[in-house]
Amino acid sequence: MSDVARQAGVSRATASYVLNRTPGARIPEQTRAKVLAAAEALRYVPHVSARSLRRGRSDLVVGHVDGSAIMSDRLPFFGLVQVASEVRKAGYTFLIHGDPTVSGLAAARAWLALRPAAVVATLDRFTEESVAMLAEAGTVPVALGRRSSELTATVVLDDGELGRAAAGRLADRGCRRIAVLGSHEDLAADQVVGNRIAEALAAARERGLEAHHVPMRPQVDAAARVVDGWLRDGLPDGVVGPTDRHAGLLLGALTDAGVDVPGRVAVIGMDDDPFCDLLRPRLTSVRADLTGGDTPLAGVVLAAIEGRWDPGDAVRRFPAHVVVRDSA
Amino acid sequence: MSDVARQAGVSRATASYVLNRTPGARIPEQTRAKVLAAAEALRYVPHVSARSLRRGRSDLVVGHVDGSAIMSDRLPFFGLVQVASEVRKAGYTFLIHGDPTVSGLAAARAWLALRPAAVVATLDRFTEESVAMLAEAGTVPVALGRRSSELTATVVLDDGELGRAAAGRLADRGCRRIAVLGSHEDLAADQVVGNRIAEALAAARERGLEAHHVPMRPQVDAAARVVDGWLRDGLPDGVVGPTDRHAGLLLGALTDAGVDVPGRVAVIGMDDDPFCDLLRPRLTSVRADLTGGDTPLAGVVLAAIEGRWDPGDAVRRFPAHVVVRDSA
DNA sequence: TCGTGGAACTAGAGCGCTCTAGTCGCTCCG
DNA sequence: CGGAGCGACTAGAGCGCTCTAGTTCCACGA
Repeated sequence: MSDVARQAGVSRATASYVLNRTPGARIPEQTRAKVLAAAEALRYVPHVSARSLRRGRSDLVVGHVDGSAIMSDRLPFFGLVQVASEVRKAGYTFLIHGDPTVSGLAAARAWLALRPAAVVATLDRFTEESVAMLAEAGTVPVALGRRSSELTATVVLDDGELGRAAAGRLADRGCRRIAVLGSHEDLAADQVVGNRIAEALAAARERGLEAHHVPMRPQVDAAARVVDGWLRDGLPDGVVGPTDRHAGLLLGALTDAGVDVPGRVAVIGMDDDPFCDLLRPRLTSVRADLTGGDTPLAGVVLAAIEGRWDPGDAVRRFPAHVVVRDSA
Repeated sequence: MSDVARQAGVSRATASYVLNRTPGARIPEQTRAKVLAAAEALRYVPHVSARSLRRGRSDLVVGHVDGSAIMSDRLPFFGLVQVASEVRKAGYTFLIHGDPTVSGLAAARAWLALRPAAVVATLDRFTEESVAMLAEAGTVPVALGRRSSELTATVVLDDGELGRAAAGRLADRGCRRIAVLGSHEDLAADQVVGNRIAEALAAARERGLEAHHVPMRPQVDAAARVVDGWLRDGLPDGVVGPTDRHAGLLLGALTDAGVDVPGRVAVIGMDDDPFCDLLRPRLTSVRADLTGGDTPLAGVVLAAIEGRWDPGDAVRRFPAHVVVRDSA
């Protein structure tokens, strides 16, 4: 920037004002043009590290994601690329901090080395101590969790609503005996899938249906074993899969066993995965309505950085929407 | 770090040597321990911007990816999270630069603001000029492309092999008239899918089969239209889908039309997507064998940064592997 | 004529770190 | 006893930028 200033015949400060369009600095058009011409001629590229050093904080947004990330490409409005793109439009740069082993204070220290504007991570990576440490450094924490937290701004991915809608659809069709698939671990672990299972069971029972949790991992042979058991002990007339994969696997096993779907058993999945249209019968599914312009996650991050985070926004209960196809 | 040095009773230089384990600096155990204790007590967090400023370059690796990214979560060995994780183990931080509109010199300038160690982008984002500009700044460019390039280190994703293997499988089964699905645009655009289509056609013809390209977009109604046409004009006895979605859609349409698969028509897809097991008949597919320890992409990036890039590594032709199920 | 006020600009410090070019003190050889 | 050699350490500069606290200059009113 010194070179640019020299070539333009102004001070470094003036060059900085022009190149950053600093609000409040009144620079006549002529001077501005001189600086910009010099910058172009010299192919000036700013040095963000120097700026961050001076300012005391960077324009980085750290996303702490691991393999099992909630922020997958499959969830378009929470996908990494989407978030990165939204955040960039606001002048920030999104980076992936991928160490799955650290959390709490250790994670906070790793993040703070970058003096980022904000950090996005699942709620379990934050502790009271680490949030305090981040606050001291001026870094805004944003959590992703199943429930809101006093600790920090949290985007609540409460998709129990999907489970309720799935059970509701089966009830509307006249089902009386409902099976809700999913492994015991999922149900216990208080994760997204567990939430779906629990809410599907609760909603079915509220409607007066008989509803059971049927353990099944989303693996090929598991579905056949479940159907074998049912053929001995009696079939349910409705099946809820906490993901389309669960539902699709079971649908395949029922087809193999010659059970009529949806005539004898109705099957419904969740997420409205694109493969639902490939199955025969086509798989009915429930999707969360995530539309609404901005990426919710990116929007929350930017709001939190700019201090306009409204705690009321924390619980983001996505409206569920049944996509009716053939299977239920 | 000044505080740490003061508390440990040493100079800032010594503290730096200890905290960075600078090779070549001989620090007695006692001094080392004093510094580390002080750092711990003061909860010292390094400031990477300051380090980058001093060093003249950062430890960042920029990944320029957009929505249609080749680096999707679906390709585990090229997924963002995987690459970020591998790269982190080597001490670098991966960040997503998501502006899809820039390329060439404009992109290079945007990347260079971060003074990154390396940049990963699709080959078309680099030009001779931009590569020179990056080189001048000491940033290593790594490209992803369909073919290798003299311009820069390139990871070649040549999956035409998948197309050849798919056609080969149908030939082995005794098919004589083969249809290769996929849109005209794909075939013309010299992209991954186009490569698969072209190579499938070529391989089939080399084996003496009659092979046609049948335009079909990967959309629900498109498959039904293709099958309708075939029912009038005659069915092929083998169908290659350049992705499992193409194949799965067609499989569904054939089932709807009452055509026996694989008895009357064999169908094969590519990628071995997890949904292949959900379809009935189960979809036979071809997968690229991407195994082999390290993330190939991350490995190439690290090799390029450390100057041990071997041009011979550029062409990475993945061995294709047919996963036989029911449909072919 | 001399303020006065505002627009346009600048000097210089300093953000936290790394690294060069030393200094200091000790041992050991001639 | 002088000094070479070495291990252990340090002073200080400077990376590129931003921002505070100015200075300079000019128009205009008293």
